Amino acid sequence: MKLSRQFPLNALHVFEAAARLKSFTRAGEEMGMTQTAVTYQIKLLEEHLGEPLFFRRPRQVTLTPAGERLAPKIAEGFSVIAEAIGGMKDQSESTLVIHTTATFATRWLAHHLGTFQLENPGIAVRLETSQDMVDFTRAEADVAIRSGKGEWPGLKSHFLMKSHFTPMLSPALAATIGGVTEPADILKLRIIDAGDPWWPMWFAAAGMPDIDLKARPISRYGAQAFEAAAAVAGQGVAILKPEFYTDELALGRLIQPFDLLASDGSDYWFVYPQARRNTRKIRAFREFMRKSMPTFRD
Amino acid sequence: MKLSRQFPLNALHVFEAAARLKSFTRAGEEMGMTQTAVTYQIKLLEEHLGEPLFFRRPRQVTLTPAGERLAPKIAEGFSVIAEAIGGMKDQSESTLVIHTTATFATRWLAHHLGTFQLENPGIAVRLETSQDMVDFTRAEADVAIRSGKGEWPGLKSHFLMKSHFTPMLSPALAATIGGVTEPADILKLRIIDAGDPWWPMWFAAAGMPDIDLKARPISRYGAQAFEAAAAVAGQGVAILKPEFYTDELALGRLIQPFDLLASDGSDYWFVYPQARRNTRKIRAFREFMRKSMPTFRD
DNA sequence: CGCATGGATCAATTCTACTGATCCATGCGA
DNA sequence: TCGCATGGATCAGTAGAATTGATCCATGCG
Repeated sequence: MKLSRQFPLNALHVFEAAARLKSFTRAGEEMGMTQTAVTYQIKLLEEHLGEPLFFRRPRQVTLTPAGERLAPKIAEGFSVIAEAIGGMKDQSESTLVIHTTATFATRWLAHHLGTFQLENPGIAVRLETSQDMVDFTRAEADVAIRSGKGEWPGLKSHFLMKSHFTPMLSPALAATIGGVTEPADILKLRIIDAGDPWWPMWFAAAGMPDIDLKARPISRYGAQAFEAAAAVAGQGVAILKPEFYTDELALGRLIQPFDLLASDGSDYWFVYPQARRNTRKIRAFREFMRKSMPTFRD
Repeated sequence: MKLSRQFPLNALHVFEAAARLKSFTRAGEEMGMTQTAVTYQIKLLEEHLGEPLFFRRPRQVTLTPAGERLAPKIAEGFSVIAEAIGGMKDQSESTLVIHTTATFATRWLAHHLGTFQLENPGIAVRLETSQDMVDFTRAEADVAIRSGKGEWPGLKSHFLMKSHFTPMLSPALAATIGGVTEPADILKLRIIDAGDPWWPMWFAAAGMPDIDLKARPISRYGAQAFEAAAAVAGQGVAILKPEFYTDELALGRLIQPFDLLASDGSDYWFVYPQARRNTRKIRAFREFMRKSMPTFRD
């Protein structure tokens, strides 16, 4: 047995209520519609079944034998469906999947996520890191934190912070050349990942637009976090986002020789599908981000 | 857990098909709609749940974990509902409730119903008799056979036969006055149910409009069939519908002294609710009536 | 490389579902 | 017994949901 496409399921739903309450008016109230609408839906259903489901008596309706037989099974069917949907909602509320870059994950989320989990014990967090912008229509992701222009169709994005950068190195390395006091000093040292596009941008901002690092040996680390680790180890100068390394600066493991910050025009954004903005877990995470990130914008 | 009124049940139904077939296009075919419509419905459902159910991959869709969890339960729910409806249809197809008068039941249906039952072994027949026209909205009735004008709102009616009548009596009673050869002879005999409104109509048709039987003792039999039985027993003259008594005439238990038939303007009709015209049992009974009643009209 | 496949998008259209007003029959209380 | 309250039916009018057809797009496959 298979229900045809045309089958008036909504009418069936109305019938379930009417049969239970033995009243079109009260069924209408429960379903948030008028008595007229209930009358219409029930008639529609009867038409489809070719069989009356209620006897119309003045001031009351009573189920026909057919309706009597049908009602409990329909109620059961809807309850199965309602349970399934309820269950799914519970489940899906319970795990938040965050997509972001390895760098943001290690340098910021790792420090703050503990707070979110304390405040939301019911929500498990899964962190997925990759270099590319996640496609919400293809991957299992609830929210993402990415750099970009903040304009993605179908997605709601909140500005988090500027994505600016500046050279950083270990104090020991700086000492080997008697300290780094002007941009040109950098060129005396090994550049970690000389192929990083941030370098020419920063030198241009520093008034040296013609610096070409291409000649230098290029080793790609692939992620800022790894470059930073190499810099801490004194292996060279890295170009980093200082907000991510406040602790290394405080500990004196890295120094930031210049105040000058350059930017490639893209910023950090917190994004999620517009349509899911009101799910509990996304709402909770948004509030957490709002609190934890001083430069958060709606 | 209760489904809200706004819940898109039809979308859920579409989802069931799409999840099973893993294709919007094929789901559309199965449901008799276009792929576009499926896309719309699925999106609607996802919007409602605040959660994607399919990953959109080029050339195919696959269920998200949430969709994966949901699909089987939804399928089960719909199957419960479909079973219920299927079961009800079977049941309801299996009993035909006929409302009619005692007379029509005994004098015509009793003789023909056997044929119907032989031809439709799956359909049980229940016969309900009463004097009043059945109200299909209040009583458990599938079809009715009644006299009237053939115009009832919401009901389909088929003409069955004229409701004309003529005096009938037993040959023995006729012999007591040397035979009944002209209308006035009737008055020499006892009139069964002299209050029957058919008498003055018949006398009027016979050119004797002023006959008043009111003075005679009136005993109401309430149903033609009982009057006929009294007539067979020689208790008097009854005014009857000859079509109902062809066998009594053939057996010589009753005679019809005059060809003259009078009518009160109402005829016999076969009626049922317009909306149920295509249910199997009603269709079957209609065909039976068409065959069995030479004057049947659509 | 070019085509076939399956889904997304968009604008236009159809038609369902619903409402508000009104009517009707009846049960109930005064 | 009358009048009113209650609950459903009917009807016309309407907002907006559902659907379609045309078109676009990405990709897997020969």
